[in-house]
Amino acid sequence: MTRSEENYLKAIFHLGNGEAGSISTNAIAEQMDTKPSSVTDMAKKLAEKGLVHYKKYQGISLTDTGTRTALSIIRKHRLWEVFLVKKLDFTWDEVHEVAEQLEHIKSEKLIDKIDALLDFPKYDPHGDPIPTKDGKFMERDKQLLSDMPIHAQGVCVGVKDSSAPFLKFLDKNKIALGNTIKILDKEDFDQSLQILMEGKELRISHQIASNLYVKKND
Amino acid sequence: MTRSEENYLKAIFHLGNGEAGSISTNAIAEQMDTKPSSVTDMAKKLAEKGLVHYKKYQGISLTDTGTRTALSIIRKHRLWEVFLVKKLDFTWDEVHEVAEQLEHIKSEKLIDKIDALLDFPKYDPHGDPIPTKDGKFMERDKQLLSDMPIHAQGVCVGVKDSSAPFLKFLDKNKIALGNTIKILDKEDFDQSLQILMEGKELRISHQIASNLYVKKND
DNA sequence: ATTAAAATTTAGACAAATCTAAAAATAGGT
DNA sequence: ACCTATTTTTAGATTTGTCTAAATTTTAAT
Repeated sequence: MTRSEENYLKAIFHLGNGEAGSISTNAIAEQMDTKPSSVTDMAKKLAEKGLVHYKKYQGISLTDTGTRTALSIIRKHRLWEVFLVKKLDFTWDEVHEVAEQLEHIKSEKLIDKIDALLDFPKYDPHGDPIPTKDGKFMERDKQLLSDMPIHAQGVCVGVKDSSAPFLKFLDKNKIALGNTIKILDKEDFDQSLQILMEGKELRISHQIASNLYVKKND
Repeated sequence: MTRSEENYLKAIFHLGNGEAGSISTNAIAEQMDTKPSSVTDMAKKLAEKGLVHYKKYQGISLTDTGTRTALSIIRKHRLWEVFLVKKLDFTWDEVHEVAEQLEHIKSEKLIDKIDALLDFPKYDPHGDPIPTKDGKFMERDKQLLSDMPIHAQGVCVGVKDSSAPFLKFLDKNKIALGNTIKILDKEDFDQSLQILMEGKELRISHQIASNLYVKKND
């Protein structure tokens, strides 16, 4: 497994949202910031190795082996992210870039020991679930804050957009995972929300609300 | 800096023992398990980048920049080794392979945080000194056990051979860094030594003694 | 059913890092 | 100083992952 192959598998997995379904060459190219022709080349190589299903003009999808491999890389990525935040005091907007490198380290013992050191965390710093060793997933029962009804309340459990600018914005506004949140009012005009977060009132735009996941307290 | 470039710099540094002096193409090829022609190619590339001095048929030596770069990689390698042993309970014969990968992770913040987490260690698990951020070295005042006179005593501070088989042998015989050691007798015939280590007497071969460093208690 | 637009693949090229085989330079022994 | 053995370099090929530009296939609209 080369680093590049691993990155393709990861990209295909993410584009497929974990589900089956065929992913287009173009989508992969865009996600990976490369050209469609490069994707075609790699598709052939990965198909050769039994990691993806590929038929000309029909898109690409992961085989079982491919899915398992993708999950093990995602597992490593997310465990390293937790490590960076919990043990080395990285902020949650800093971890992605470094984890992109660390996820390719080849040592099963290493990642198992990191897992144990962190006490087997279930979620990464952005609220995304960490696959188990055997590729099991525990997606949280969550919904976008923007989809919740007025007066609903819950706990902030994840972000949809995990880009550094968005995460920095959340930090600046003291919005963190684990915070309780209650929708006080919804503005029809711009769909901005008046919310109560950890006892303080603030107004957030629809753009923000549609990138924040909340676990409903039903 | 590609990974391969970094590996060449490291190899050149090690072969030069940290000192100046020109290293031969052949020596580098052997150390890196590659061919002399590949070394020549890389020598040109590294010279182009100002990392080594290179004149055809005259051998290769590191420039100041090259030395600094090599030291920063060695620093990362050794800090990761300490991390693996101290925080993840790796044994000292297991760390090298993984550290070979981790040393190439590009993040100054990461290695500084690891350094701090480990409380700024001065030596790695094999007793080799960890360069400081600005490339300073503190080589310990040590000598080979085999070079010490009879009745001398000291503390075991390092190994010359850090191959897995040798390290496993030491483990099995409960020889560890930090142990006090005293030479009770030297056998003229095979130059084996009768030693007192942490209260227990044992006999070790010349081969072993010539791969163990001891700090003299003069 | 046709056709234009979009997506995808092919063909050919390139850079990095390596190799083999052959050529060139150096070093050592007499 | 010469010759030979060793070391080093060159030349040309290979692999991996990428690219551009051109060709092909699919899609979607009329």
